Amino acid sequence: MKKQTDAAAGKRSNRKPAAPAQGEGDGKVTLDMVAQAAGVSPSTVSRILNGTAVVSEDKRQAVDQAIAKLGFVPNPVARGLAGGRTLSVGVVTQSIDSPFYGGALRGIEDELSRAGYSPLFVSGHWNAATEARCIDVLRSRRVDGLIVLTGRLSDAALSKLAQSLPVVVTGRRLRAPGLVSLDFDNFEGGRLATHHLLQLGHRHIAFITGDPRHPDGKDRLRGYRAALEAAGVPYNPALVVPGQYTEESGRMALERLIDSREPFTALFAANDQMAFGATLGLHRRHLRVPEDVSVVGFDDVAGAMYSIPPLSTVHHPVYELGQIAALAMLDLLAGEAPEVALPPARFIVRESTKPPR
Amino acid sequence: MKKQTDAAAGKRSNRKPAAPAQGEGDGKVTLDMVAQAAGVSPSTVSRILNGTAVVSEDKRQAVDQAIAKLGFVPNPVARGLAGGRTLSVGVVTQSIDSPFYGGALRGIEDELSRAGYSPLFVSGHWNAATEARCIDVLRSRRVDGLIVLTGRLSDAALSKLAQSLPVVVTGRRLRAPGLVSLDFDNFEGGRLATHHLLQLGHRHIAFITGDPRHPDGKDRLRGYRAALEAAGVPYNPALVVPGQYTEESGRMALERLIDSREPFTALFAANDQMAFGATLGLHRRHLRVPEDVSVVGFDDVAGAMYSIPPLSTVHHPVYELGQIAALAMLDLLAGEAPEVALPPARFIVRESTKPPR
DNA sequence: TTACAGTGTGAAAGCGCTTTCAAAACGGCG
DNA sequence: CGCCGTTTTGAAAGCGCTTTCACACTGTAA
Repeated sequence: MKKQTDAAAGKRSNRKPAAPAQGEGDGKVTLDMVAQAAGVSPSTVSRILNGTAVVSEDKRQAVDQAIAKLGFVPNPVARGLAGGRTLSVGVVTQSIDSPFYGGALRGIEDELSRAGYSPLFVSGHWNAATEARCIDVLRSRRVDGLIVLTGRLSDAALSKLAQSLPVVVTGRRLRAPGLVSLDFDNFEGGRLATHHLLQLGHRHIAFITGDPRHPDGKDRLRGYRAALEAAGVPYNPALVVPGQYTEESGRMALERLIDSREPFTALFAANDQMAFGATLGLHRRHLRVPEDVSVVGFDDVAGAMYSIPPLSTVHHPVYELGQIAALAMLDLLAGEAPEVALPPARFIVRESTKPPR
Repeated sequence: MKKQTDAAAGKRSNRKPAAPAQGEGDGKVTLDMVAQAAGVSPSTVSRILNGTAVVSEDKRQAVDQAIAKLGFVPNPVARGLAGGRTLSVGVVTQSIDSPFYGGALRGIEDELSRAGYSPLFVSGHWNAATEARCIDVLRSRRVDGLIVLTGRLSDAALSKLAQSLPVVVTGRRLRAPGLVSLDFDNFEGGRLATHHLLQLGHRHIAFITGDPRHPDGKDRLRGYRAALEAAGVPYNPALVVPGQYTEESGRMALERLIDSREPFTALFAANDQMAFGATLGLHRRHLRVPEDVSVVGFDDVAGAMYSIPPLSTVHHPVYELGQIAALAMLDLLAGEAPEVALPPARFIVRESTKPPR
């Protein structure tokens, strides 16, 4: 039905692009109509719209009025074709419904749309090939820039990409022209969390790592070791078990830990989701948090505050991170060198930790 | 036909940099170049790309080869301008990082991208005006269709919208040309949850409602009442307290409930988030779930399975809902009448419920 | 007065594709 | 063998906007 309408309209207006009738702009108002209504040329209207050149005051007013009267809205598609700019930026995330990245997406959307840009979200599903394909799609859609949230793509691939369009990447530290990278201080976060446990008096602190391919996780582990070392507590590899950032992997890691009979009074999971899984595992073994085992997580996802007990964790300012990434992109797009400063890592004490018995 | 072509083209473009491309291969290949390389006119190439007309076998092959060799990828922006179709569909959600809608977005993205379409997500923030503005943005970006996830827009506005482009809307029941609505059976879900509690022997079942402006919540409440009635248990308004779908509102509702001194042995929250909040409230009052109070939620969000205790809840198949919405949109776009069938409501028994003491 | 930088402006040429429209090629038939 | 109804194909006209280019005009220096 849409097609019929279009076709009919098309046929009718085919030969006569210049309609003298000024009334009625059913959302189909074009720049040319504005120009005609204002008695100027389309170029002038375009110039006013984009601020590309100085225009005399009277024409500017005439055009502004015509725009207001006709309710003209520039067509971004045509703009994209003609000018090469689409006012859209591609955002590569891993999973659009991740409790963790969700906040970042919101931050990005908020800042971008404030500036008139639209985000184009795609999910890479933690897979370099999928990610590459997504990026192809985004490029074919002529996005003006690319924000990559902790992908699996190699640094080299990203740097190469940055040669053809501005790129902002999170979760890694990387220097390249046209590219800005934002990395949260995972090391410090890991240190802080461990330090908190240490300070409460814990000496046997287990650690559930994240996916080893994930650089974040390594830094968190380094932070854990650094804190241990600073406190003079020997690092015990038997207390470090691998996880994969999912609740289930956290639960299983906990099982393994307990089955190993290696004693521990506290547990640090490399992210909140695993902390939840581990807490459930503890619950099943009739171990109480924090009475029997203290638990800390990492990220401070939305649910952390309402888990039972509320989870002490490292606050990862994802929303702000999204905002900062978007702002940096906007700077890049404007040809300015963005200066980025991430909020520092902060540990949030809630109720999942207490001194060992 | 068309879809296959697109998909094939996409795959082909996966080629690696080391291409002996003459024309600087970097995605700057145009349809005209393909036409020239294949020795045919641009119109013919376009026709092959879109399956718009029959083309002789030899030309088709020549063109296919040229496309492969040059690594040509059609420019959706130009396509959008020229043909009116952008192969993108707008998705209006309320909050892109909602644990609940996230799954739906994923379902939509998966199905849409499988067909070569791209979703354009925007957040309405539970605000009709914002939503309307978002829709304007989407329309100006010339999306081919619109998927609206439970918005605040009036039915009338939606119906009007559907006159100019295909619309799929969830969370309400609405009949209009060019519009398909998908509604999960919230009534049945509410009934099921209540029935479960009733069957365990509970007779004093509190209910925390959702935002009253939200139709879902009303249906869930109706289900609750229907189940009560069927069991011959009188409806007690004092046991029904308002919430707003957030954890915090659930916690506060629980406080109010307890302060009212109206006795209850079970609690049904209109969504999981409020159930989590209420559970925390119970925890703070030293009431155990499920020993002292049974709790059930609604939605079965990702965290429900790993909460303490794992939450018994009504499974809301959001991912499937997203898929179905996308598929319906694809049908609409193809000019076919979609037939939609949502999976039925299902109650998931986990560990937050048991018979009253 | 002629000459010469500036300005503000309009005409026109695209951007890469779709879609008429009409001409060309093909068959079939009398 | 010519005529006519069918396909197949190419030329060309846009889609709505940006941007180059050159043309008025100023105003000022010579």
